[in-house]
Amino acid sequence: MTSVDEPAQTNGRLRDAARTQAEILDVATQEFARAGYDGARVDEIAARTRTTKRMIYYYFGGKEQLFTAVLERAYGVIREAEQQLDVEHLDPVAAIRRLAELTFDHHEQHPDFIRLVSIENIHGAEHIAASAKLGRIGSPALEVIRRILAAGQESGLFTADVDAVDLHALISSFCFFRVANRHTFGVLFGRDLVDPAQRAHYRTMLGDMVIAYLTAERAAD
Amino acid sequence: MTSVDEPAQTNGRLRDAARTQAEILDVATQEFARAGYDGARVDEIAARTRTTKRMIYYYFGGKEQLFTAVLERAYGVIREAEQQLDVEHLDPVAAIRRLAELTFDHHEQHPDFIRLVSIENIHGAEHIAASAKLGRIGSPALEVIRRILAAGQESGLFTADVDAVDLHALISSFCFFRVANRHTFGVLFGRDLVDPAQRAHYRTMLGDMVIAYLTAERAAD
DNA sequence: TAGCTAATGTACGAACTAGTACGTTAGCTA
DNA sequence: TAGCTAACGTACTAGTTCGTACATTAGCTA
Repeated sequence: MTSVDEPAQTNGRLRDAARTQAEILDVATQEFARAGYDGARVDEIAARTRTTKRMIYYYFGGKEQLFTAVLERAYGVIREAEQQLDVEHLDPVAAIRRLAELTFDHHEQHPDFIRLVSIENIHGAEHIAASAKLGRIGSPALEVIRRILAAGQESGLFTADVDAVDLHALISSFCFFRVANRHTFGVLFGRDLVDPAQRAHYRTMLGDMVIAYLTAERAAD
Repeated sequence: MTSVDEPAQTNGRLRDAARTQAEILDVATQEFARAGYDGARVDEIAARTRTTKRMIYYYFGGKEQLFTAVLERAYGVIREAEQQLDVEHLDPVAAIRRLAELTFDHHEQHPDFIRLVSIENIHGAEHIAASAKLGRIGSPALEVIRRILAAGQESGLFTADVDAVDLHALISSFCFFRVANRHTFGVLFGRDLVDPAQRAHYRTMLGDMVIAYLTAERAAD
């Protein structure tokens, strides 16, 4: 982290539109994730930036658009990470397990993103619905799942008729819940789902669950 | 619904502390679930009640305590419903499937509760942590799971060493995710997880997943 | 039925908060 | 290097929002 006291010089320039915007987005991401949309304070975001509130309105237009920009960038980061997925050289069972593990790691490493998604759902997903960048964007992981499932079904390892979107939802559910509901679950059940000592346990549990589901004998519909 | 125009007479009395408090809690539950803690407006809650804002402060003390009271009542309703669980007359496999299905139904039927839990997690579960009624309260469903698991493991139907709290988390994950993230998931993947036409499909999927996990051959740790 | 208190209503204030009007300057370009 | 404009800062406002001081009364009880 760079000190905030010294003049705004990171690139040797005092004025740098790109840097200012990025810095606003960084701080806004933290603030929205911390307090929710309505709990977040524009003044607080500005104060924790090397620029002023004026610039937030200059570059983003308002609180609502700033939140949308934060979501767009957050989803962009996730997309990029998912595009690095490299599991298709493995056999289908190992590939799915690996993909589930990477999804697990990924959720754990981005709690702010999880919080933003929770917050956006409280608001009916109105921001991403209105965003040109985010409407029906899908997920790169989904394509990977689709291909692995096809291979697994082809080879007879997986029982037929498991849909890629459904499997994605199933894997995401556990990863998301563990991080998103960590606090209430911890208070109610006295167990921290994100306890590092339990990490390997839950990671294995997720993989076991997914593989068991995909490879179980299933009665015909 | 009773009309709000007529004088506040539901029990033949104009003044009824219990009724006034219950009405405030009803409306507050809706308002907090709708807009989140910070998005909720005390004036709005008062306006949609047959009483005034003064009464909210008279009975609950403030917005924060009102939210805590809303959570306490919401968790109470859930507890009561879970105490009605009657699945232990079934064999372990059928019992767990039935329990998963009831959990599924239950989440679907209480979207406001799901939203309140999401909101409380955004705020680090500080309200339920401070509540005398809710600290480490657990869940009646957990005891049921514990007993079914024991029976299933005893009879050899279930592979050993699945913890009740973990299984509860696994089942809840999917049920919770489906309702809580309905909006963002719908926009991103073009699929409504709470679409009534898909209900039976997802309900079965959850049961299949849980049973597959519990009955799969598992390598020793 | 007199009197008391829990229950209720009205009106207001202090603090906060998103957003803006207006003025200034860094640094590129001709 | 003169001038122009994107980038930036200051100071303020209008509206909102939680909370409360003060006044009133329903309805129980002695």
